[in-house]
Amino acid sequence: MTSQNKPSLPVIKRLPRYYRYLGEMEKEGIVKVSSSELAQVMGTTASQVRQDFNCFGGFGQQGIGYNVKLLREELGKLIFARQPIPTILIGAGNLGHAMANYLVEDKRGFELQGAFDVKPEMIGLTLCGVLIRDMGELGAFCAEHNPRVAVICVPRDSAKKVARQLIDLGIRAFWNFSHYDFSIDYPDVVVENVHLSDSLSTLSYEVNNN
Amino acid sequence: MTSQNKPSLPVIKRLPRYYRYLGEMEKEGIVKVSSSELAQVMGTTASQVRQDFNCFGGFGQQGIGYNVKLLREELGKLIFARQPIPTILIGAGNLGHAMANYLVEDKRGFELQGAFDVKPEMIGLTLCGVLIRDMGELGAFCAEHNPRVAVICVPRDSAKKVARQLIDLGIRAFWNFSHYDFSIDYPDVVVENVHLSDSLSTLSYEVNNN
DNA sequence: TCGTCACTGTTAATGCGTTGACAATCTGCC
DNA sequence: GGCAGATTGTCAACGCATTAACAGTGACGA
Repeated sequence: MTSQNKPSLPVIKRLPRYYRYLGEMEKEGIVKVSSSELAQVMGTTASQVRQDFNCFGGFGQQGIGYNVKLLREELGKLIFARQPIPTILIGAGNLGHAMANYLVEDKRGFELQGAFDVKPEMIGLTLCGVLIRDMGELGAFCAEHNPRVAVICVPRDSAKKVARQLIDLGIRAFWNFSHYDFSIDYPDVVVENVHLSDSLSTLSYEVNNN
Repeated sequence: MTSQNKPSLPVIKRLPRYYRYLGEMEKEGIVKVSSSELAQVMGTTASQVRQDFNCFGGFGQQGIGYNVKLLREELGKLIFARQPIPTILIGAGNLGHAMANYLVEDKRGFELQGAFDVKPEMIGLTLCGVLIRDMGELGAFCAEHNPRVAVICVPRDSAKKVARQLIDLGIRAFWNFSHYDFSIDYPDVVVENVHLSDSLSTLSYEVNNN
């Protein structure tokens, strides 16, 4: 029950996976789980599982294990805010469409408020239930709706300019698919980077060297 | 010039970024770069840069630095095969469409041969220049074209079955967007995982705890 | 030709995440 | 009520990645 030191990034990155596996277990009607059972599905050690949960104060019962439902609830409280985070999408191309799907699926985490693009032929269409607006309307929209997260699905060249604009409008968290590195200009913003082309290159390397 | 021990995963994951930044430098006409300059754009230390390149034998000249063009070529040789890797896409939904774009953009690394889906309304359409085929044709197609990489853009439930099928057809490398964990059933295949929903959850956590 | 400067290659030190070990604690049975 | 078995919480040991330090080497100028 004692709370520990701040969780490190590797721990945080594992939380969603714990949450996911616990969800599956709950669906299967499993009530109780031990650290070693969790370790097995996670592909790690029981020690790490216990260490991880201990960062947040330890949700288990000695001699017994962890209650699946309770543990999942606790992790959910850590991961999700009370209300879904109001979010906008910048760049409604193919990638933007796909990512909008992930956003609206994640009902507890995020709420897609609007989408923006520069291409005239996109404006006015809807995307996962929200209107695609012209980038020119971004300022007014943010003033009215106060989004807290922006998803960046624009090419690299426009990314820097768009980033500046969004920061100026008060957004401090980004799901970033561009190659623009936020941390250089804005060290304090929260950024989750997904570099798909780098991921592909890594795969290419591994295929070549195996 | 001496070749060193095998590069670790963190090193490999940095290679695409080096390659990318060197490409930008080359485009700007920069001829020579030092480890400390590279460290700055990479957001790391000069020591790490030199250490990284040393895994592969050190591409620099003592007293001088690194030749941008040469270094990029050497990294290119490490990352890419002589011929683009023949690749198929499984699941031609929104995500599949977006990822097909990344594939065909990466001309040196991959060559998209075909796409497959189960939905009848998708069959016969084209995607980045290739035909979308019925999953039933997968076996015959692989026998004829011998793809070496598969991109998995199907829902989790189908992922396990599809994985089995592809493994049986001789494919040993995957760009995996599903939550199915290849490493459990097939420890020896090459898998580059991209877990977008986990990435979103991580972002949610960070927004909540900052 | 020699010395200085710049910068890499390489080895050593540091730090952090993972793994191992053990004490503490709960359940259930005798 | 006490003991055996199971399992967590926690502290220590280990290993690996990052960082630091320094020797080695080439270019350039006096």
